[in-house]
Amino acid sequence: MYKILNTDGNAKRGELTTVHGKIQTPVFMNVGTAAAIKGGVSTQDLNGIKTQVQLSNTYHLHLRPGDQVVKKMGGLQKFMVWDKPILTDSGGFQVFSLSSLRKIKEEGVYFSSHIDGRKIFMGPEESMQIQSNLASTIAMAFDECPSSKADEKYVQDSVDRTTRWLKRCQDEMKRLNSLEDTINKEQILFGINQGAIFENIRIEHAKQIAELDLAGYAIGGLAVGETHDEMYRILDAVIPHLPKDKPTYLMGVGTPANILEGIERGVDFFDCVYPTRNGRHGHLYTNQGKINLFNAKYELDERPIEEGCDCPTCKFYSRSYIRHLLKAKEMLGMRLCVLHNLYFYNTMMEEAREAIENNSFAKYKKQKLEAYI
RNA sequence: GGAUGGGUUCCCGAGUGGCCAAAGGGGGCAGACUGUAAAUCUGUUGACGACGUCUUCGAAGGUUCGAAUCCUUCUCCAUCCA
Repeated sequence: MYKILNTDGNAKRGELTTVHGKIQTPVFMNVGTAAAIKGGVSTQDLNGIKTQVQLSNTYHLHLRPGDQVVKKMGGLQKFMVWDKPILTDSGGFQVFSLSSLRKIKEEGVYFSSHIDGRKIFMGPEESMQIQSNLASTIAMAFDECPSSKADEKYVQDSVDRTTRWLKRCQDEMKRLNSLEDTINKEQILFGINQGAIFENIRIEHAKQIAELDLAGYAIGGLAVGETHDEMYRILDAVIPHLPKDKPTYLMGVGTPANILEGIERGVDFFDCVYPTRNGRHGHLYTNQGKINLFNAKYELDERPIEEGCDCPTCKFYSRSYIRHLLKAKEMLGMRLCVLHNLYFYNTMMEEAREAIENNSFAKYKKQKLEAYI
């Protein structure tokens, strides 16, 4: 299913074959948490900005519209009108990000819905059931993402539980994939390495989950408050202990610099809300660094966001016009910014793949990062 | 012509003797955001030779140790009556 096409140092140029098509890695997955890229971007738009994979969320879709609705509508792909791969996050991250609304137990997590406050329970089996109903291409294991500030004892206990949960996820997926009315019987599972910033816990956990023969291995719990150096140190420590013949996924990361550092260390998959959220907030990625279109200096700037950019936004519109749209809170402003940022990220991944093929990744990275230091 | 209410910092609007360069909102300016409770949140927004000084609350006078706040006149606006 996954094969490495070539390598350049530790950087890998890979290809993951799924029921919904091939994914060229390294890849940046475009985040559409609630089955839509925020900012008014449609699945039709994604075809014009080099999107390979969309990411949606178990927790959000379970609450609304409800995974049963999505199942009755034929699964996420049909629902969204998107025939390429979709990765669904397990809801585990919400245990962390909605920390004020939950209680963690061995069986799973008790949440309070952020929509109406009602109590909901989600454990490994529930998460797998929901993801099976959503019929995504890749399901993520249900994990706990401990805070980067949690103490070692807490992190060790949490990681041990996450390992037990992972085995339950694996069993449940096997069962679900064998059921008659399952939409995607070839759904695959990625496990998630945790351990905060404790190298010993991370490495031990990586070894344990490496034995489970999963379709892919994610590194979670990074970019949650620790420094970049700590994050890179953990990647250096963990990646050698993950299976070489499986794709690696660095969850929730990150800035262009974070991603290039990850690729250099052998990461295949990335996702991050930055290009979409920053786009909505008027922060645009360019090869000269990030710019904030709200700044007064762009009021009369006739240039596109980035000169020479082939994205649907830069082909037509000036910084001045987009700034006006953003300030006037016109929907089009956010949409144009999100399209540009996703195009920037997706193009960067394309360039990175080419660079690895040409054995020039180090040079590419250095040149790309000059604007982001 | 008469009656009443009102004119506050870029805008709206609170404030009725000192704690007022003046609440709050908007707008402006800037910052944050890493598996999205995020079209959100934070800071700042009179002028300087800046822990101090100076100029501001329609205008001009006055009362007071002290006025955006009290008094007088003027002026403008709104509504109502002729």
